[in-house]
Amino acid sequence: MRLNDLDERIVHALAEDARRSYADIGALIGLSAPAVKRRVDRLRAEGAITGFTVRVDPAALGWETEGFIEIYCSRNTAPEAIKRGLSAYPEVASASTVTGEADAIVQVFAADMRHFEQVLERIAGEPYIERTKSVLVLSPLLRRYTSGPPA
Amino acid sequence: MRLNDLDERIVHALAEDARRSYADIGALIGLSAPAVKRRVDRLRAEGAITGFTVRVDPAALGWETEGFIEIYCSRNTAPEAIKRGLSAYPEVASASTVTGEADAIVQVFAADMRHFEQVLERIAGEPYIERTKSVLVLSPLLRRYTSGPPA
DNA sequence: GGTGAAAGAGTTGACCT
DNA sequence: AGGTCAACTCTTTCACC
Repeated sequence: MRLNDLDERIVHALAEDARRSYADIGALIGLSAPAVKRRVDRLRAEGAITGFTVRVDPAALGWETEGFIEIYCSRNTAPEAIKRGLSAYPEVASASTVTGEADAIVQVFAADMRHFEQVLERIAGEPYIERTKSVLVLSPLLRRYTSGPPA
Repeated sequence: MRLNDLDERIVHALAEDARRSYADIGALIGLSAPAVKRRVDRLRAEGAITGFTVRVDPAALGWETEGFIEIYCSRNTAPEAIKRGLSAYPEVASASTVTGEADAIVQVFAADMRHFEQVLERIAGEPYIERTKSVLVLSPLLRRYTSGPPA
């Protein structure tokens, strides 16, 4: 399925502010409010838009420390096992299996360094994980879309 | 600043579906609609909630290829310069400066491998970038909150 | 933090271009 | 496929308790 220019501009407008009214979006891109709604409904039905979510400031929520953990698994570890294992940690914001030396990259938010270290140790202790390598985020420069299911 | 339990539950409810009405959220957590609104307003004023955004399915939008690019900058490159440089690429979903060998980690969505390669080459060609190292995402396992400014 | 009413926005359907 | 209109519903918002 291919989106046309209007669809992309609607998604972009919603990415900036998902609470914009259809009339507002219509004014931005040159459509009427009902036309915008019809397209948004179609995008949701097709699965291009999977939902609406809130954008939070991790620091304001008390999550001051962010980092990426590369995990190296033992042989024959299924992606599903990694997913199940990591889902248990509320500190894990995202995780993906990747090419290269590491098996997966995990994004973690923790309250502070102590907390981050604890999470790292607990993750590193998972039975299917052989070793980890982590970097801390110094400053987030840019963040745009959110993707995927709420999981 | 510390959020109490009610605030956390409100943020959680909004993270699942940012279009829930205040009345719905109130029913979930045991408050009236205006009480929920007052808390959400306060959370926004305090900066804990920085906005609302849409959750998209990259594949449905035609962004089938995802990857992380570590960038290694020349000496004395300001984070602001990196941010300005990367903002120009619509393919860049997020970017953060990090500790460790690399200076920043950049998350990129591209239509396909060809496209990803082009983006990688163009980013690697930025004057302040010395070299890059990239990994491709095989499968996204988990994705939760969105954080930070729309930028 | 609750209540209730006024104002605004979203939704829906019919019909037209 | 989009525009317009109108009627309806729901949410938001504000003053007040």
